[in-house]
Amino acid sequence: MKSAERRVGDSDAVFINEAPTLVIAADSPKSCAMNKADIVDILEEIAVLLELKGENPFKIRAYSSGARALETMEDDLGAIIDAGKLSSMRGVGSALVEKIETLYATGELEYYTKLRASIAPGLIEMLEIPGLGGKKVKKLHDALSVESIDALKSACEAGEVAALKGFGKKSEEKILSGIANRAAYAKRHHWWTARAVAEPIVEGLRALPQVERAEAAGSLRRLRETVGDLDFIVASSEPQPVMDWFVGQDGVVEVTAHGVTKSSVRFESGLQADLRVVPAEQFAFALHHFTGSKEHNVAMRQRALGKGYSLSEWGLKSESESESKGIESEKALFEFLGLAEIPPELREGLHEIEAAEADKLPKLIEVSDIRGVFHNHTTASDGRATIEEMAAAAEALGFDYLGLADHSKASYQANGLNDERVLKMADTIRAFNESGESPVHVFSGIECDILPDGSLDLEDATLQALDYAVMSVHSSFSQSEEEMTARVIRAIEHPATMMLGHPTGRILLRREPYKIDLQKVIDAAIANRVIIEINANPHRLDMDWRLWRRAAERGLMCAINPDAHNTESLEFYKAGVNIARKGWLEAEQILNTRDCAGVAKWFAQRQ
DNA sequence: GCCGTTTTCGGCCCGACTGTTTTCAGTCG
Repeated sequence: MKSAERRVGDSDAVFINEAPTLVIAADSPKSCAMNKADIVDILEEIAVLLELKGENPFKIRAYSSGARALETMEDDLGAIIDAGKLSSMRGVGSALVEKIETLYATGELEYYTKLRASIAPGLIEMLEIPGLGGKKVKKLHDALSVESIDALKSACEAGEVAALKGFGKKSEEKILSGIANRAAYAKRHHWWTARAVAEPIVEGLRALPQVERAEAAGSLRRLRETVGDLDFIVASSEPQPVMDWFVGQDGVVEVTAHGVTKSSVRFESGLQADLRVVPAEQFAFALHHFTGSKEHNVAMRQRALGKGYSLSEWGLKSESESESKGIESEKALFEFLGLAEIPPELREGLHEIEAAEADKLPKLIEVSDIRGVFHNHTTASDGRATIEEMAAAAEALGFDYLGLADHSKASYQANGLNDERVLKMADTIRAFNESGESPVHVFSGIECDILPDGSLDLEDATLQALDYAVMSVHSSFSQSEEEMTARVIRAIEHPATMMLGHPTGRILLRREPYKIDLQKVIDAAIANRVIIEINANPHRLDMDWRLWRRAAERGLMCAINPDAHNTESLEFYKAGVNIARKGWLEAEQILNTRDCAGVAKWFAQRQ
């Protein structure tokens, strides 16, 4: 159990920082000084701080499990507190009730403040070094008085750590390399690049004669926009050669574990990969467990318990039996629990189990549903390929049509087009279509800048001469939330606006979203029949999947837009399909699933 | 710190792996 900080290294928690600015509904009509998520973080941090203090491990666990109980609670926290029902929650006793209620009402907690002040922040940072947990950090602090990573590094270099009881030369070396690689190890990786590493590994595993089944699990399988590390699950009765192959792969720079059932390696990029080999009869359980998410697994275990079974990565056992139920596949596992099979990308603990129980899971969009894509660039602005080359690439992908939307003039750095050039480009595209040289129909569009005041970068007459227009923000990112929201809504209300491009401007792992009230933006888009794109560039994936389910239910239309600047990146539309799937979207909610005539009709009539 | 109820202290999830041990502690998931 580690802290909120530590959780950043865990599989998924980091997304807390990467999600767009959301308007979080107050937990209660009553005064709420701190919301549930922040309280959960504090309880988890208390657990780590206690660990560093050398407290009773069970007390530490009590804070962790209290945090987890709160996190997975579905009811409104304020309502539970008002009803005096907090103490009836499993894992929350009188001490935690008092602390949670104090935090909720005042946003402060003296116990926490004092605890935090009593521990050097450097000690918490040390927990990020692989192999160091609370006990070892405490020992290092007690014995060597180190209070920072720099001091720890010096102590290692002086050989003081190896001399400590319980540590040795190898521990010292491991700490030093952990410090050296800390930044790379902490890093998450875009799904697209992680998949490129994972695919050949899965293929390599499957090609081994000892391997019966092999799958990638974890956040990669759940199609998260970024991935912490790779998890592979293999079914085999002869694990050793599989392990040996895994740790001996090309590109492995470090083997951090090499056991009979589990091995871990690290690649040059810092990406870590774990392999677990299990007997065939455990495969479905292990695959399900290590696919996660944690929240999904918690809910699944609860459901199993309700039916008298305990579910784990090892199997599904009733209290009376010592043997696990024989379950061949995840599908069979879900069926046994009375559920329709839940696709991995929906396993986020967002009520997918209730939907599966009621047989109301969505019929998710498939890559093969996509007939074409919008919002792509050519050499007219900052793209690398011509109209002809882009159309040929679209044809190779099996598309019926292609939307080209180069930048407008305010994007000076991107060689944006002024009105005259836009109209000329539209003529060129018309001539291209009429030439009959490509079976792919090209729609002429524009990615028009939304200027800081919400006006558009091109003349109305210019916009009207095109098939469609995508409006995007490319400047003045630091406006206040009110300004940015008003700016984008003004653009949405313009009659020429057909689509809104990358609505938060985020660059995953690099740039935070700009401040904007997306709920208001979504409302305006629905009211004005404006499509919001899923910008399918693997570094953007914007609008975020967390917002799509509810927005689409309310009538928001989606377009999957690769924002391709060369022929290869047209393929990004597949990453966009992933995000649409994570957002519970079905084919009819996505413009790209329509045929050419259907798209033309939408552009003309918005229906 | 939580839980149970053989109602008030004694147990609390666990398996794999590593490194430092010589039978185990700490970390990780």
